[in-house]
Amino acid sequence: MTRPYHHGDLRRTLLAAAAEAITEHGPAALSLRDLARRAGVSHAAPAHHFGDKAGLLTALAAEGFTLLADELDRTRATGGGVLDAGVGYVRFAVAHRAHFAVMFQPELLNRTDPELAAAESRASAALGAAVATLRDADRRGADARIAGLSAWSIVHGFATLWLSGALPGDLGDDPEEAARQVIRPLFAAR
Amino acid sequence: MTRPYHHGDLRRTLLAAAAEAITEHGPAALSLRDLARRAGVSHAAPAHHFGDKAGLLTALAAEGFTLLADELDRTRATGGGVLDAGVGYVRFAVAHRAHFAVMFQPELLNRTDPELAAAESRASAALGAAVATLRDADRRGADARIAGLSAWSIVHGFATLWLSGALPGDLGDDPEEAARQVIRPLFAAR
DNA sequence: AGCAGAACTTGTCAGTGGCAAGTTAGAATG
DNA sequence: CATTCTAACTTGCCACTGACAAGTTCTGCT
Repeated sequence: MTRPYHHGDLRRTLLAAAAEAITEHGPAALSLRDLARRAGVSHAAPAHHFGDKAGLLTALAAEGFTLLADELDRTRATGGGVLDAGVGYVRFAVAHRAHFAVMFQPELLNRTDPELAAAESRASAALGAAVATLRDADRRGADARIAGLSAWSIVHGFATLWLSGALPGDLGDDPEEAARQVIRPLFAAR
Repeated sequence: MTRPYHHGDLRRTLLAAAAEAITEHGPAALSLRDLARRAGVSHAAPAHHFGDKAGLLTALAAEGFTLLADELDRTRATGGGVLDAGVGYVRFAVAHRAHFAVMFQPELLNRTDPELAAAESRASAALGAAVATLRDADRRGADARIAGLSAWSIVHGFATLWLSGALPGDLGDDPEEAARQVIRPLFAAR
């Protein structure tokens, strides 16, 4: 018995294969035909599920925003503060670097996709909730909106730099621990 | 008289065209053949100057690091502090978004290129000098190395998010002003 | 003057994304 | 159970791309 005509779970399989390929060689090197080969289907099969390459990457990005929201909700559910949320952001980026690599590159995505927009706003809400924690803990009158953007920036920047390998090697090889140290100065009252 | 056989300034022309194309459509959509057409040369001409696509992007990244170092040196020369250096970082990213888009994507580059390494370390030194300013102003015992990474992270994160269009629209349309507000909390003694 | 090498061209190949048209399987409906 | 409808997939094709090989034209140096 060879492969059945219907794969049965092609969409998920392709997304997983894409994540793996991107993790190894970056989004630019991604080939739909290569994914199809890995999944054992014809070269045109991916188009059926995703329309085109941007469609596949958009689905991956949406999945990424959902995973990020999950991560942030989880740290909040376990009573973590902003600092923990920040570390969670970095943990997500490192654990799902393929998703992360695609989420903030609008040129690669279908910006109008409703699923992407939904996932994005879910993640945004989770981020907002984490920032609300900050506002409670530190009432010294700083604009909450700005404070949230500061937190997002430092965490996003650290994750990006870590993944790009630009950070100095003496930081060690534990991204979460390093992130905690680098992020802390933003929140520590001095 | 038609075009001379020798273009005369092809290398620079190609880099400029590449920057323009990337600014408009991102690095993924870049085509060497399209650049060649825009420059009025044959499709194989770019390979002569850059070897391959990664070579061209590497040259662009190196140019970017040099421009960044210039920018940072400039703010330092005019007596700016860390905050100004941070704003300068953002100014560079926005003014040269194509360079910036390529500089931190190792998969697209020849990591072994000596010119790239040289430009990178020049920028790194300029960044270090800016951070040294911070250490003088704020001697409350924070690890200088960590403080530098915090500053780099927040600035890099802001620039990345701004360029990706992920930041909320109510921040206004002046990236430097917005950056100053978002970065300030890291440095302001509270 | 002549020559070495740099700058560029022409030709070609395998690989890619996207489209159109066909085929198969499975699910719903009678 | 037979029919039909549609989603899931295939085959075939085209224009385009990056890379390489081999040839041509120009420039600078001796």
